Amino acid sequence: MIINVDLAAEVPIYQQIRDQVVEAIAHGTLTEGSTLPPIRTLAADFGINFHTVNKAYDLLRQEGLIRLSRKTGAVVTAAATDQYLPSDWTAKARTLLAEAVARGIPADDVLHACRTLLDSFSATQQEDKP
Amino acid sequence: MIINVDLAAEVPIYQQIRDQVVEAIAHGTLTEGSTLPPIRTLAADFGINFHTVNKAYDLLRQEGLIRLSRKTGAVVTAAATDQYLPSDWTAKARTLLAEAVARGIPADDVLHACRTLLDSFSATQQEDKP
DNA sequence: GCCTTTGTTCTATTAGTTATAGAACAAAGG
DNA sequence: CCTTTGTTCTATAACTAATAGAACAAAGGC
Repeated sequence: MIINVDLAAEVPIYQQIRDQVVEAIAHGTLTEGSTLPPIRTLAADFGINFHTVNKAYDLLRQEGLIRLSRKTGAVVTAAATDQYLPSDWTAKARTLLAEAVARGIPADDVLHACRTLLDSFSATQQEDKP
Repeated sequence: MIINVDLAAEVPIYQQIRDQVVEAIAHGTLTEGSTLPPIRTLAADFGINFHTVNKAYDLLRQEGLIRLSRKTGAVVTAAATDQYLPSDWTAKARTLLAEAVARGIPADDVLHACRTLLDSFSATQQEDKP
């Protein structure tokens, strides 16, 4: 999988790594059983400290998206764990959607943008099942 | 308008204030010309420092949602300023939607949650126009 | 059994953010 | 003239982000 880190961005590096793994799982680039690179390897690739990568992986572990073990490394766990959206997700979504509406974007356009993004996840899975 | 601040939350106080003003604008509780309380008043109401409120108002000003002037105070500016969603909005939305999908929530359910939230903004405007 | 690979834990430091505090300034209006 | 309001300045304490280095612990390969 391809991860890009922008050292100059306002978003913390560990958050960028976490976000891109989440997006890769949603997109199907990473599926259950996929392994992530060792923290030291990924850190070396980006020229960052391995503690920063470790923080990202630890976050993903807390969220239940990956499983960590020595030697096995970081392995993506099952997808279908949650049944409902957690309340803090809804709160974040409310704020984000409100941002768009407050700027004068019609609700239909905002919803369409969401649909397009959601479609982009399931559009081109890396494994086809015909 | 009603603003609530949770001092124990992980979200910074100035961000909470900013978010709630954005949501109030999206909801129609605050419309063009509405005035926000003076920073010192709002700070006293919450028992926080006025610099914290000032930071929230300054953020809103940078986003073009309110206009600040001495004596006039903070006034909500026009809504329909932007025509398109900025790219960083889309990036944030992509991450948030991916979070839900990665947890195994079906895309349809996620989209429905977005629709429900968007509906809640325009549902009960404070001014009806029959 | 030894060694390598891997995540884990510890302390430490630097830079930046968040929130508080107090003081003073500046403009607009009654 | 004075009050109200946002603006700017310095300062401080607590927390976060990122770096750094060292050491530990378990799992697997040879």
